[in-house]
Amino acid sequence: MAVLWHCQGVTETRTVGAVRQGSLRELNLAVVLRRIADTDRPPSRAEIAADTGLTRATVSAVVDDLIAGRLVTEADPAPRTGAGRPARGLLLGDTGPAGLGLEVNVDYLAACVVDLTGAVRHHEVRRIDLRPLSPADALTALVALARRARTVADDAGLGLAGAALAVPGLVDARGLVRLAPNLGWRDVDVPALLAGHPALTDPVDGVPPLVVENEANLAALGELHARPGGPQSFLHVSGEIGIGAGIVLDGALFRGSRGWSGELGHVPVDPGGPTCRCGARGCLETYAGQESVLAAAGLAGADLPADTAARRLADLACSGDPAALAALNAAGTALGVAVAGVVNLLDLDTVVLGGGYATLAPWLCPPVLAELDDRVLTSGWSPVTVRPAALGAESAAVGGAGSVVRRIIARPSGWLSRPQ
Amino acid sequence: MAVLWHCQGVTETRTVGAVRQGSLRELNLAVVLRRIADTDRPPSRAEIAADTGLTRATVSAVVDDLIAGRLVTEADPAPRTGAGRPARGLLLGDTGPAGLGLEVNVDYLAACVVDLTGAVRHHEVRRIDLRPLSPADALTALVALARRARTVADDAGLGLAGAALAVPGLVDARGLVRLAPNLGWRDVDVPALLAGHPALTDPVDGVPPLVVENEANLAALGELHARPGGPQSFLHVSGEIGIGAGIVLDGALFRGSRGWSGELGHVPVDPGGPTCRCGARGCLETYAGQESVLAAAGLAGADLPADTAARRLADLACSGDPAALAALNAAGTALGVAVAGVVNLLDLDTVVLGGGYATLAPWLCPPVLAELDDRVLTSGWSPVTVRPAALGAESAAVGGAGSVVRRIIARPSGWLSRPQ
DNA sequence: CCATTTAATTCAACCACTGAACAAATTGCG
DNA sequence: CGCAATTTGTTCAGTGGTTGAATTAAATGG
Repeated sequence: MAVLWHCQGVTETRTVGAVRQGSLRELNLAVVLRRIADTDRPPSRAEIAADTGLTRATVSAVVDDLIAGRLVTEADPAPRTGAGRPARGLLLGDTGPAGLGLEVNVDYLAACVVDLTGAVRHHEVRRIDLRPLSPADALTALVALARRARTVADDAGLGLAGAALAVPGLVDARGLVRLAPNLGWRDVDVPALLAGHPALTDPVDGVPPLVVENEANLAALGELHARPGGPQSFLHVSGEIGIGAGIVLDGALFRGSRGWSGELGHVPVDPGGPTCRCGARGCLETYAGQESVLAAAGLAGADLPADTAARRLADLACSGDPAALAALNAAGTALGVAVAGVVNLLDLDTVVLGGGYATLAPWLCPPVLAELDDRVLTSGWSPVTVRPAALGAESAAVGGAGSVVRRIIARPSGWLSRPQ
Repeated sequence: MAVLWHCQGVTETRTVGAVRQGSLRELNLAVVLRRIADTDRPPSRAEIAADTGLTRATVSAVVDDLIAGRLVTEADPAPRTGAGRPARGLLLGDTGPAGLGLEVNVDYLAACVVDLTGAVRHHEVRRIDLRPLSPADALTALVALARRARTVADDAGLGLAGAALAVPGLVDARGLVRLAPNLGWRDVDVPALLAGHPALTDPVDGVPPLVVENEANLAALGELHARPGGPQSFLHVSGEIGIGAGIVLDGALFRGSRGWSGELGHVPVDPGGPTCRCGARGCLETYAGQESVLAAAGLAGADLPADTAARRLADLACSGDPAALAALNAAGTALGVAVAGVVNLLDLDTVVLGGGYATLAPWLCPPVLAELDDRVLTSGWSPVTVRPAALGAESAAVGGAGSVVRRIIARPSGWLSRPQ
């Protein structure tokens, strides 16, 4: 009897590169570690073998390597189940590698350390208006936070395996900040400016690569990180002074061909609308950007830090202020129009409101949902979920640190073969 | 000396599944075959070894397998270069597997056969108005084309390794056509209806899986296929009665979480615009869909087949007809607004106009480019290219057949281990 | 005609997985 | 309590496939 397949066969699976002898172990280390990471209940070696199709012998050997590298530990209490020798559960180690997350934003600096289990082991935010500072001075101030984070990691026996720096702007593949309008940065070579600071360049174990990335992108990863069992594909909208979006597909960040994806703020909402500071007319930012919403709510000219502005608006809306409510409704509608376009195009089923929008979600969600309901072609089959972000301002730093950790889980051989 | 890395380190590479002993050869077959496919000049074994990092011994062994499976042949004339034993160039075989591409559209059926080299070995289009036919009758008519295609493939010594069917509508993961408005189909179970037709179910070599896919998606793959050296990430817009888009990222189709990505026609262009048949207001389709453009050009009510309509409009525009020119300009502007949103979001650098838009590209490109120039934030750094599609109406069928072939190149072990 | 050069193959060694047998640790039943 | 049953984890010979060096093949050039 012939059988037809109707799987998603058009998108082929892609192999990475040449597969050498040792790649076999390298790949299986990743397979087993991912299996350990992707679960609540610590799996046994036998369970992993059954799930992955590897032999128990192979799994044992691989697990030995992972334990030796402190990526995995055995759970102390054996979970009592039935007959037979009790299984020894396997857990991600919390004394092995960790990721350093850094953030430079308009009115604060942040640093955090996330271990392999995803736990935030250290977190520091320093409120400071960065706009008057030069990029070099701003980064020097950041290095102080990074140094403290490293001390904490060292004391806890953690090895920093890498760092990710979030910047509110366009970052190219080499770490150059092409444009960060709200910081007043243009063509800032962050890696070069940081090169002199040993806290970021002379690591304990091997060389920690520093990745510079757009803040909205890392914030989206932070959301992924904060909800381990949550959806693996979603749009994360960061409502700050500008509006950025991080696109997460199958648990990975989508960066576009040059890493400049996610400029949701300049998606056209009404081609004949007001002129945006980008020069075009009717961009989403002119309707739902912080300035416009504040102005519509009667708070024009109040030069508030991003999070305070959202808080103020929320307070006004709570007290029933009509201008604030109308402003939020209009912003939500515009946001809904833009997001509807995205959802029609990318077929996502979850939208996360982050940054300042998280605070304002109670008032933004209804109009956004209403527009999605009207405008998304497939909303009849499966509705789109809109919800506030799980993390607040720390999202980008946590997401950055988490991305380092996720990279280790995806390719543990790099950590295991580090120059001890 | 410490070195900083600024690579795109946030998106981790993902391993597919467990790696067994035999997977090693399986993966290297793919690596070598892809290296052979991705080049103009036939590479030698030594060259492949140097490029991939594999040993010459391994490459030889792998190539032997590929030649035995007729996936690769040795080039007859040795390209004379310098001293030393001349290299034997390796080419994709043209007597091995092939892909069958099928298409059901509003006013035609199509079938084609593409071999491993990408050559279109057979192509047939049958003009027929499908709207009055039931889905079962339409598919029966299609099977006649499929059978002829199979005969041609058999006579040429090709083995059909799979088939892809393009349908102008939403297709779910199981091959169910949820909605094809212009065909009048709803919840049509294509695989079930085809199950009785041996031409598609009883293949020569093994079982050919049939993949059902949205027409715009396969048309986008057709463009990828028609330009081997071209960009690997682009947006392909299909202007038919509706407007669909196929998103190709890194040479692979992006299908969204349920395979319903690319509904560009219902991206909002002006939230207060005319009501669309989807119920929302101001969808792109109400500005740049075939009906609206024809109406604006003074051809309302002319119930023309899709390609004739575009031809008629192009003729009018050529002759300087002011209504037609104005209609095309307005459509191009609306298209530009919608596409600008996409480009801002996904950071693509190439937009391909396909379907009826290909014919109309001379008039559509200027307004589209103008909008992109104004509205794309990064257009200052790197401009967006807009160009007509390389293939015409055959695009989807060729793209479907090509996707089968690409899948074989991505995972040749499936073909090599077929039940001979 | 022979040294030189590059391509491809052969072959012993080796690495990592495989499968089966075995040891370990617990439950359950008589 | 003792023993069979059960499940986990390890050991070990066997094997597939890559590795690296040596060898053969096939050309150019002086």
